[in-house]
Amino acid sequence: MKNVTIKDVARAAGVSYSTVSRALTGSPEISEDTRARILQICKEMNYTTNTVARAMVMKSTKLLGVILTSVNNPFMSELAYHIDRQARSRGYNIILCNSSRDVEQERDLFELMIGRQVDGILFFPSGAESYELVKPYLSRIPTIFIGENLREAPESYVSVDNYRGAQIGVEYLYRLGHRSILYFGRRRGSTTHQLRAEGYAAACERLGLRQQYCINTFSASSIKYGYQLAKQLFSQERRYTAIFAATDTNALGVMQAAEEIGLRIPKDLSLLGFDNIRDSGLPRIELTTIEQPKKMLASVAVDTLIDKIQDEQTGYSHRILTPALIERSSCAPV
Amino acid sequence: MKNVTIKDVARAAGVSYSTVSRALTGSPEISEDTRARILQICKEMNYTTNTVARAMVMKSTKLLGVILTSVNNPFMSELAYHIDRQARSRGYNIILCNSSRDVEQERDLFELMIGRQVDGILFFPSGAESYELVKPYLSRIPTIFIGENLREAPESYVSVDNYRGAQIGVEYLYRLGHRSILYFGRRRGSTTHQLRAEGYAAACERLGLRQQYCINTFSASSIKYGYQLAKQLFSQERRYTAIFAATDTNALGVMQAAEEIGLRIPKDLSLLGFDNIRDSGLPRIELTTIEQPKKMLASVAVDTLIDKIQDEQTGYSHRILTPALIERSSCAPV
DNA sequence: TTGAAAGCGCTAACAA
DNA sequence: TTGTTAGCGCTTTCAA
Repeated sequence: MKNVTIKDVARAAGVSYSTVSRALTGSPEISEDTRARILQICKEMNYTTNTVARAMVMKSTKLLGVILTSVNNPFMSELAYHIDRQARSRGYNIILCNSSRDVEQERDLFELMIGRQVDGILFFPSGAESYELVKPYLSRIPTIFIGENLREAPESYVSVDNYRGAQIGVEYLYRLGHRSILYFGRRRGSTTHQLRAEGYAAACERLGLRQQYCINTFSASSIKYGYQLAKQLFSQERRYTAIFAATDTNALGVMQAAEEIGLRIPKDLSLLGFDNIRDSGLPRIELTTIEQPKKMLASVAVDTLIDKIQDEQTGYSHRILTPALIERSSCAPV
Repeated sequence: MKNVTIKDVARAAGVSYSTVSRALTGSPEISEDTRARILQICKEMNYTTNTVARAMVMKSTKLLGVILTSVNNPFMSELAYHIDRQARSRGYNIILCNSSRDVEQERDLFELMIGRQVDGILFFPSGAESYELVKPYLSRIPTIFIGENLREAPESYVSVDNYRGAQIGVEYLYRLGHRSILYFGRRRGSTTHQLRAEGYAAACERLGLRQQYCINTFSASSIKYGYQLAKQLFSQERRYTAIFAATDTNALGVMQAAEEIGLRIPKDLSLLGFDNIRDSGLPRIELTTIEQPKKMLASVAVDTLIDKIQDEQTGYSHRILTPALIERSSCAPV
């Protein structure tokens, strides 16, 4: 299983091995004849450039580290897919790791990625506290935060305008005639959630709506937690005609709980999500939601990171994409 | 952003750099004092071993190449998650690439992975023809096929017993009283599909059931294609009380089409899937299905691959896992 | 127990 | 246009 090296090719071609290197790297200081001849021999011998050795001297692996909480999450798997596509089209590959929402692991993974000499890191932090933990590494490796808004932190990130997205949601429900909208699943420790809640609050204020919250006391958003929360919520008197869920997974939990007690969506209650994960578009679910443009998020993140790597920029950039309303059938006029 | 090297540490410690290497690799030929002292200095200087350089001399990158058709597919994203976890627990990381069901890309990706000197490849082929295309590479790099059954090919793979799974499904529907079961979404060019269809046929034969098929003429299985197929199917007379879909995504398409024409599942029609992707467990969907044990599939695949790498085995192994019925609420007694 | 030196496969500066 | 050589950061053999 030993691979053919540049030396083997040189020997076969009867040239020095630097000449082979020149043929391979597209250097101009070589005659077209020899280049063609050498390339031909490479093909015959099944030569494949050893990227590891090249990385060693070029001081660039053309590898991007991607740290997610979990690809086994419809939002991030979509992100991961587009990150790979975009990175590959730019000549990079990705090393993918899941932090499983464990900040200790996030730190370890930064260490690991640095050891692996990745050219840069795309980091989807599990929460607001992640930033402090990985801070020491940010001066050692170009890093782009993705998904999570770091507010005023002097680090590059790309995220969605969560504040604006929440406003769009409230305005939409308002137009449908809803005057009593409950915000469901607000969670501590996540700037994303914080901004969405603020957007909801601001819109309510402007529209003269009373604010109502159902706080998520769990450490993450998931269907299960959303369901448990909703179960409890539905055991109390309802003073709202619509629920605006902080995430689609929360909304799915609400849907499940509603199902159980025979509460019909959207007839008895309108339900609006946030994220537009693929589950939301499924038949029977058809959740109306605020979309995070995942493909765009991915490609902007990759491009920003590669720019940062190549320009060796020292500054930072905040790229905030605008979310859009996706109308399906979980919201109805009052 | 220049990283601290072993030489920097050696200088700071006043030893030769081979001594530092010994301290780091856990070599026994070094005194405990110096080891402790050097490790301490490494920590102070934020030294991180350059894995690329190490890989160069060790001739092992501790990297596994993972080639999937698309992580943006609930089945594979779950697989990818568990592959990462298992690989990491064994000291490996993964380079993830999506082939987008393009056999040309599959070939390119093998080339790429070999160039990157990954220690082995986990390959989820897009179809039966993939095997022929990547065959030339199999002698150059340890490879495990995952998901797709290669039948009698002398290559290692891990998959689920699709034949048995289909039988389990038919038997279950039979027990529910169904005597007229349509097999939906059978597709050419995939051994997986072939085996499932064979299992269905065998079970029907044994139970004295008439076989009915709805063939998938598209190149892949998806909700959309399933929906289109079902639309057409439902425009004809129904001579079955249950549909056994070749994949959950197909079943979801059937569900959507049924929804549209007011056909109630499971009241008017029982629906059984195959795969148990996460969508199937969602509220309102609750699809009864045959589960592919994804976590097991992932860990067995990783373990088999690593064994193959470390033992430099020349043989091959076929690992076939048994699927299980997951009862939810899309099937009812006749 | 430690140091010196070779070498992994490649690129690039310098010489011819 | 081509060849020679140094060196990327590390592990490991051989010598001290």
